[in-house]
Amino acid sequence: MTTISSRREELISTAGDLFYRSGFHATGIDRILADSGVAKMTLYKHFRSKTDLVVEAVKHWHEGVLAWLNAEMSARADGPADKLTAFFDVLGEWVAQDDFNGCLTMHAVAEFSSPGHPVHRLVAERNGMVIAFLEDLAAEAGANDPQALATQLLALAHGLLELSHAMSDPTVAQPVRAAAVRLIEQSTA
Amino acid sequence: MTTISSRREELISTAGDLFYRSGFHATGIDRILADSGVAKMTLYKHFRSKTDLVVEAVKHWHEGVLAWLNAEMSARADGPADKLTAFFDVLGEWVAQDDFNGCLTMHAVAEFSSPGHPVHRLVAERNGMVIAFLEDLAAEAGANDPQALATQLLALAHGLLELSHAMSDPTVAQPVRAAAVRLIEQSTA
DNA sequence: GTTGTAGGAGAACGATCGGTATAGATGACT
DNA sequence: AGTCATCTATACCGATCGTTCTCCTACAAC
Repeated sequence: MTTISSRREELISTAGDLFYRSGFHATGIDRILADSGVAKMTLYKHFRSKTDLVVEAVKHWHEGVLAWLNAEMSARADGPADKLTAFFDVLGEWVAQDDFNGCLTMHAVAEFSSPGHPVHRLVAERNGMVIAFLEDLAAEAGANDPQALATQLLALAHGLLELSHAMSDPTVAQPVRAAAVRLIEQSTA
Repeated sequence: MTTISSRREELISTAGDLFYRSGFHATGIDRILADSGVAKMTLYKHFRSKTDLVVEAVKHWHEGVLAWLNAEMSARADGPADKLTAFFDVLGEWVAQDDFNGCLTMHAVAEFSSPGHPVHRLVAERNGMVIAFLEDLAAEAGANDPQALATQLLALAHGLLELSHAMSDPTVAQPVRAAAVRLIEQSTA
C-alpha cells in the first residue's frame, strides 16, 4: 500500500509462516496467495519462481530469528562467555513456546537436500555466519580453540532444536544447556 | 518371487532410497513404481496409502542404520564408555561417506512436522528407543546422570548429522567427537 | 487528460499428484 | 484340469501443482 513493494514483503512473511507450519513442498502457491490476499500475477512480478520465494522467505525468517536471539542474549548477559550460555537459555525458552515447530533453515535443508540447490546453499551460508558469530564470542571469551568451541555449541544447539521438535519435549533443553556450560567452562579455563 | 511378499520389501527398500535422496513429498508414487518395477495395484494391495509406505520405509531405514551403528560400535569397543565414544567415531565416518545425505528420520520430522502425524509419531518413538539405548550404556559406564548424558550425546549426534549435511562438511565430526568425549569423561569421573 | 505503473481477478496451460477400476497373465496347489 | 492368489498393464479419476495469459481497475505523474 504505502511502500512500493509492501506486497512483496507480505508474500515473504506469509510464505514464511506457511512454510514453517506445513513445509515447503506441501505448501502450494495458491495457499500463499489466499492467505496473503495477493494476486497470482503480483507474485510472479516480484519472484521469478516459487524457489525464489522460498529463498527469500528462508532468508527473512533466519534474519528475524538471529536478530531476536542476539537481542535476547545481549539483554541477559554482558561478557562474551555469559552470552554463550545465555544463547542456550534463549533457545530453551524458544523450544518451550507453543508455536515452536523446529527450525525453518533445518527443515529447508531436509527438503532441499541436494547441496547444489539454491535453498541449500543459502542455508549453508547462513550456518557459516552463525558459526562465525559464535566463534567471535568464543574468542572474546578466551577459548583456546574458538572454532572448535563454536562448532560444538552450534551442533548442540541444532541437536536441541531438532530433538525437542521431534519429541515434542522442551525439557531436552536442560541437559543440553548443562553440556554447553561445561564445554564453555572447559574451553575457557 | 520366492518369499510371499518380496514385492512389499522391494517397495519399502526402493521407496526408502528415493525418500532419502529426494525427500518425501518430492518423490511421487509413480517414481517409486518405475524404480522398483512394481505395478501400481500391487503397491495399494500392500499399503493403504502413501503415508503407510512412508512409515514402513522410515522404520526399515532406521532399523538398518541402528543395526549398522550397533555392530560397528561393538566391533570397535568392549566397555560401555568406549562404545559411547565409538558411537561418534562411526558417525564421523558415516557423514564422510559420499552418499551421506543426512538422517532420514530427521528429514521425516522436518517434512511431517505436525506432532500428531503418524510419521512424526514413529520418529518420536524411535528417538526414545535410541535415548534408552544410550542411557543403558551410560548407566553401565557409571554415569552419575545417565539420562542427562544420553540426551546430551544424542543432541550432539543429531547436531553432527544435521550440520555436516547442511554444510557439506564432514570435518564437523572432529570437534563434536571431542565434545562427546569430554562429556562422557566428566560424567563418569 | 493522458500515460504509466502496480496490482486484482480469473481463466487456462500441461503436468503430476495420490488413488481406483478393469482385464489379463502367471503359477502353485488340489 | 481347475481354482485361487498374486502380480502386471493400462486407462482413468478428480484434484492440485507451478506457471502464463488476458482483461480490468486504481492511482499518481506529467
